[in-house]
Amino acid sequence: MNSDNQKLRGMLTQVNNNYNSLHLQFVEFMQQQENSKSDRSEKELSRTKRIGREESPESHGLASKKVPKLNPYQTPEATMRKARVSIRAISEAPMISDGCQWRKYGQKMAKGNPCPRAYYRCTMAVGCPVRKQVQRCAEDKTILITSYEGTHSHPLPQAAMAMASTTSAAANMLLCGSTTGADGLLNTTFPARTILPYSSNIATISASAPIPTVTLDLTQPPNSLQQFQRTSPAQFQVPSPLPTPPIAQVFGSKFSGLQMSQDIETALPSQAEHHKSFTDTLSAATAAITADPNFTVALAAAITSIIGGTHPNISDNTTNDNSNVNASSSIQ
DNA sequence: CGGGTTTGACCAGCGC
DNA sequence: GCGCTGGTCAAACCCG
Repeated sequence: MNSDNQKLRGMLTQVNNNYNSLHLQFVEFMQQQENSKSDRSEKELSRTKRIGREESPESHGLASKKVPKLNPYQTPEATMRKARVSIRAISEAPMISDGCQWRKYGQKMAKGNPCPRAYYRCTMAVGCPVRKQVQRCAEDKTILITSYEGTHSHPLPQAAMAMASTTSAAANMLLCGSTTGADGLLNTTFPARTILPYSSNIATISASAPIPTVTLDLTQPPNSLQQFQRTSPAQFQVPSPLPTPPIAQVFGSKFSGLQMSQDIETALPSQAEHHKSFTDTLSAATAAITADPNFTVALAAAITSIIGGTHPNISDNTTNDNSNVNASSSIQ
């Protein structure tokens, strides 16, 4: 077990380091693309302007209508608002418990869905920009779809860390490539809807939506690898006859980055070398995980212990935090 | 009485 | 330009 833990930590550290490196390179790449574009989409500007208005702390609750104009690009929070993390989970409860305090501020009937969509604000701190939408799936009312926007501007309780880390990491993963807007590079470099490997279809990206969205589908059985292989045969596949272990959820967000890197690789060969080591590392890690059930169990136990403990130090970066491991179990 | 919920109104974006 | 839709506001209401 100790050796497994050491093996795990070493591997995750390496993966994380490579991911951070890749992330920086990817952001640089995106910034280059951004600079090459002479003008920004007018629609995107107007959309974010509206979001900026609503994001004012003064707009919280029953506060004054008077809202100062904010530059939507001046704060990380504002940028983060452009991404949405959607979680599909089977739940009979009207709202999944994610450890945060929410205040309902609206409800609307959405087109094509008999179930109303509820809007919530985080009330754990005044001015926290995080909002979420809760709606039941029209096809299967046992499925609760919860969408998160923004990042918390306050410390989170332990119970909320898993979900927050998941949404933050997923949003950040997505946003690191969305600076050009949903109609920009993403749609040309990446598939409009990318099914992520290693995740049992748990995580998907919809970059074609008005707001780029990461969907973490926790309603799928863990052995739906075949579906992935069918839907995206040309993409990197797990070389394992074993059903994808639940632990794959741990890497849902990180492996999304892998997906991006591989798409970049095809679209931009000059960048390929920069991502190759990361891909190789992940490939090795995945092979180990999927080929060795014992290691999978050890990995799950180790990460669970890390999350459950006080040292989520696999990564000290919140946005790259692997502590989203418990996100699925905590809300099921 | 304070805080949360409900619900109709309002606003902005988008498609036709 | 107009209507539809999504998202938010805020007064009224409810509850502990």
